[in-house]
Amino acid sequence: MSSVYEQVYAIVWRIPKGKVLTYGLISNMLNSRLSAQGVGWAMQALAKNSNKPGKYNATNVPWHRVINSQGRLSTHKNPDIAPGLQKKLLEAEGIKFDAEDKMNLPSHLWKEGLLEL
DNA sequence: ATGTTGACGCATG
DNA sequence: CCATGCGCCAACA
Repeated sequence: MSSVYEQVYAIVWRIPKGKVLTYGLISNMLNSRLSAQGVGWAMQALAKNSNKPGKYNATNVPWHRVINSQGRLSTHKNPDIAPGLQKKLLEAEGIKFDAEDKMNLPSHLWKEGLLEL
């Protein structure tokens, strides 16, 4: 574990099923070594690595459990990810969305993880 | 090296 | 609710 990206993946890796974290929170957990936007970039890089061999890729890291601070999804800007995929994956874990693709953040936030780190 | 862009966040209007 | 502006930092041309 050397690069900040790997630290991001290591955190995302630990998010339990049905729980989520936000970009800004992860950024804070890294002690400002990477901005919230940087976390977003790490996720984007993850999607690209899904084909390449490597320790972390879209297959073994639950990237869909990372959302923005408003409880909304933001993957629609990334062409590498099918529209609605993230929402679908999260709903499969029991997370509900309203008509605006928004979820109740506090009730699904991975608080235990925040305490540990 | 430099300017632009963006899976972001927060404050303001 | 939407639009800007500023801070942030990695990727890209």
